[in-house]
Amino acid sequence: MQWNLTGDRPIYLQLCEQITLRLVSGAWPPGGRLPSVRELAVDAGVNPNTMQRALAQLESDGLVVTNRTAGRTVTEDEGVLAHVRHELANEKMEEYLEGMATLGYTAAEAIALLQGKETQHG
Amino acid sequence: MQWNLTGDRPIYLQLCEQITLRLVSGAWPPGGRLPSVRELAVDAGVNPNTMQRALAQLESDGLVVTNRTAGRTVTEDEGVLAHVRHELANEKMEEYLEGMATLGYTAAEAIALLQGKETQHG
Amino acid sequence: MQWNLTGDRPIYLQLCEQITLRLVSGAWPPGGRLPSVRELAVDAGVNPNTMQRALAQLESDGLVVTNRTAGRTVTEDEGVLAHVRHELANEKMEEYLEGMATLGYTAAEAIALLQGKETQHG
Amino acid sequence: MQWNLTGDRPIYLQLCEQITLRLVSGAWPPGGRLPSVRELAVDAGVNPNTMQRALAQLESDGLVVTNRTAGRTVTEDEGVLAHVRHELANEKMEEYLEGMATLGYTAAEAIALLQGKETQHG
DNA sequence: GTGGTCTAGACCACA
DNA sequence: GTGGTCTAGACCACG
Repeated sequence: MQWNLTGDRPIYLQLCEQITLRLVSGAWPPGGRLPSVRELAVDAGVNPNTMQRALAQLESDGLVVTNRTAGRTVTEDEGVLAHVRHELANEKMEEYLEGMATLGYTAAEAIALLQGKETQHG
Repeated sequence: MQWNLTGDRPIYLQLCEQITLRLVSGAWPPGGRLPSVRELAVDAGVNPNTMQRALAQLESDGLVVTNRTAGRTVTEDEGVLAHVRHELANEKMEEYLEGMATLGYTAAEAIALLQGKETQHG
Repeated sequence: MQWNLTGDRPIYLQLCEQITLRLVSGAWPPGGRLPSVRELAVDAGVNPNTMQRALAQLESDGLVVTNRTAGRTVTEDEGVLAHVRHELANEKMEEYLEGMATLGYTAAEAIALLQGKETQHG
Repeated sequence: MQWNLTGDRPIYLQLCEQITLRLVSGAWPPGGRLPSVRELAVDAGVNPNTMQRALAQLESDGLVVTNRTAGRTVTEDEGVLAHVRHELANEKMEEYLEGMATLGYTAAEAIALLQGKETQHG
């Protein structure tokens, strides 16, 4: 697993984001077992407490569930996963449209350019 | 003028990017006079040398031309401006498609979502 | 190392030219390590920033490559070196023919004179 | 007449060189009358004393002769003119060969390149 | 006034 | 130690 951690923002937030990506994209399937905090921490090269904090955040988001004795699993509630996925997608769309707007493109143009690019590759 | 400068990358590069945005989006029109190095430096809150470096870069990019003692002007070659604008737009498109891909969306889906968002607003 | 610096042109440009000469003539061999910016600056009797500027220019010309913490090396791309060498040689040829032309010599005469001089020495 | 005068060397020397060029290249023909010092000085935009000094130098070189009452004329001794012309040509040849030598070319190569350039244009 | 150059000295990231 | 960046302040040529 790839961990891209930079020192300019809280580590646990970056862990949250990157784990979330795996969850909502299905890389870690719904209902599946997560590696232990210790394993994840070693893998990411961070303190277990930091990883713990990230997972606690994800649990409060409803993306993972903690089973007292059986470790953590990805939520089976695919609605939550889909919701978060849509939220992230919306953020990216907004970001894209805003960026293109500063370049002087209307939303319609920004979309048309993507279509042109797509048909060009297809 | 808005200057967003962060300490995590060379300031002169950030100045380059933000000035480039104004140029290619037409906020500073082709052939128009630019503020002097000293004015821009004061406005951005940086050392005149740093601003000078940014402008020297833009000149080597062909976006601005310097007239020894008469200040700098935006290039009148709208082809260069358009070319850079398209390059920046392409970067944003790639970034968007890549980001959506990590969320598990195909390019076609990423485009369709934008269209849905657009019709929803329209 | 010989440094001929005059005050009538930007020092950094003169540094560029003189370093370029060493590079394309093979005095500093392809792939070889360059002295550090600070060493070169002391040697040439200029400010490190000025030498840095010259080397940055040479890097953008593709003649040298910088390895973040391991100093700079001459490019291993002998094609670039040869190309620049040919460019400089062409400049000198043009300059020679022009100078002889102002003296009233045709290009053919200017060449013949060189041949005479050569056989005279040989 | 074109006068290229820079402030980095004595003016009278630069005048000497540029007048010499006209003389040996035949632009001002042997035996011909020279403009008056005053005219030349105005034309070149220099003090008449400076022009006077230049002409005195040329006279001592034997390139011009002063006729007490009839102004100055170019020498009729074409041998002197030819000699100076050859000297200047030799200087340019030396300069060329030296320049090419610093680029790593032998004299033979330097000559061959000129021949190649010439046939290419012919 | 304009842009351009140079110096001096500081700080940073990297390894 | 390396290269890279930034600041501060000075001087120059040009018009």
